[in-house]
Amino acid sequence: MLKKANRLKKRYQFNYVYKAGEHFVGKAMVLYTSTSKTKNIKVGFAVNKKIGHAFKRNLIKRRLREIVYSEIPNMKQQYNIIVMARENIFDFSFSELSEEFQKLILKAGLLNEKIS
RNA sequence: UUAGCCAGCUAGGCAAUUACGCCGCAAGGUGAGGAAAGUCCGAGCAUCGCAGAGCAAUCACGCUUGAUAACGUCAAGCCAAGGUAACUUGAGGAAAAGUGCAACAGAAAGAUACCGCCACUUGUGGCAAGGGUGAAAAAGUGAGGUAAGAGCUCACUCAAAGUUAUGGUGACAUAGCUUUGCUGUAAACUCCGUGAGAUGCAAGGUGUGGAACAUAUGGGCUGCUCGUCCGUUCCCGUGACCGCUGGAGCAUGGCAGCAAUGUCAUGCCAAGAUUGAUGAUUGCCUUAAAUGACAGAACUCGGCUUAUAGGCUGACUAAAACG
RNA sequence: GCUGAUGUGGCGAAAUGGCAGACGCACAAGGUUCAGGUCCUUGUGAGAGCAAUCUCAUGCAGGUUCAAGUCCUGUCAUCAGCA
Repeated sequence: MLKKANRLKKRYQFNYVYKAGEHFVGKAMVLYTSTSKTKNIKVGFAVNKKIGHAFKRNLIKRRLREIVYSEIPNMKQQYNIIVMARENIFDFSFSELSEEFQKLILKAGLLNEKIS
């Protein structure tokens, strides 16, 4: 369930979410959301060059991906979301990032109603 | 022991759970580095029409011998500079083919005479020892010599060119003889020698969609000239598939070589993504300490350069102490 | 992945291999004015020093040269182009 079908890929898809959706700001990351026509949730990650060289950016993306995928079963489907890293994200540990992401999806109302 | 100098090794290991890429019908297998980095050199490969040639321009390199597919790389040497030494550093051909440049200071910057010295004499001749300037001032010391002086002469020394002998594959070294006393700069132009066609996988191929035009004052990858080719063309888009990983490959051992490296035997197959796969949690072992340095493949190799925690091993030098 | 350009006071910039920082903006002080603006004059890189003055400064590290912002090599940062 967490494979290519669940990813945002194209540049126009990213641009659509940035323009049409809402955003929620955290200490280490920013969450962009918009509703989607497809049944499954789609996730994209944005980590720009300010964070560091290739090694740091890849590590951040892997950790974010792990956090997001573990939460997907608890979340509403039919949404597109983008997780954008902020410049200071490298100072946070994995568990801190996980807590913050949970707060953000609660704030955005993306948690599945049955569970919440 | 202290200080130094050179070289090499390592970049934790084995598992469990869960998540992901690729291969596979499945079971299962497999999954980043010593620099993967910078893109600074050298190649493979591809295209420019599987037709190019000459000249020019431009760029790069520049001691010797060897290694290599090749190199601007490497090894062993030579020479120069630095260091007490181990050792380090060097784009290290030509300045006597030609041109340019050498600020300021200084009389004068490859050409001279301000002060000064000497002679006759009151402005002419001779001189370059002494003075000061400068990064650099006509080779240095001593003696002879002279009106005063000067490589003008002599002795020794220094430097350069030529030449002979010996040693070395060679760069070169040592010794002798002859001649000379010539500034520095080529990382200024230049000359000499050697080399380079251009563009880079966003190359390029297959497939697919769209548009324009009807044949030229067209197009064909630095310039010019010549030759030649194209109508199956040209332009734009998409990025599905191929290119895409078995290769100047890796490991172990023997042999040759001072070494770089070569060669033989045996065994092995080890990422292939395209919003881009390695994350998270835990246990045991090694250890002084265990996830903690620098850091992530994007067509593939050989180098160079730069970043790098902690630790280990070996050779050598100087000083001091002891034997 | 590939290709190219730039780096000098607080900012924008100039500088044949020869005293680095011309010039403009900005800032500070003084003058002019009842006051402000305009205008005029002077000054302003960093450190040490009472001062004279000395040392360090052209992204960084080396090299060539008597002498380097300038020439050469390496490196770092920033910016731009190629879909």
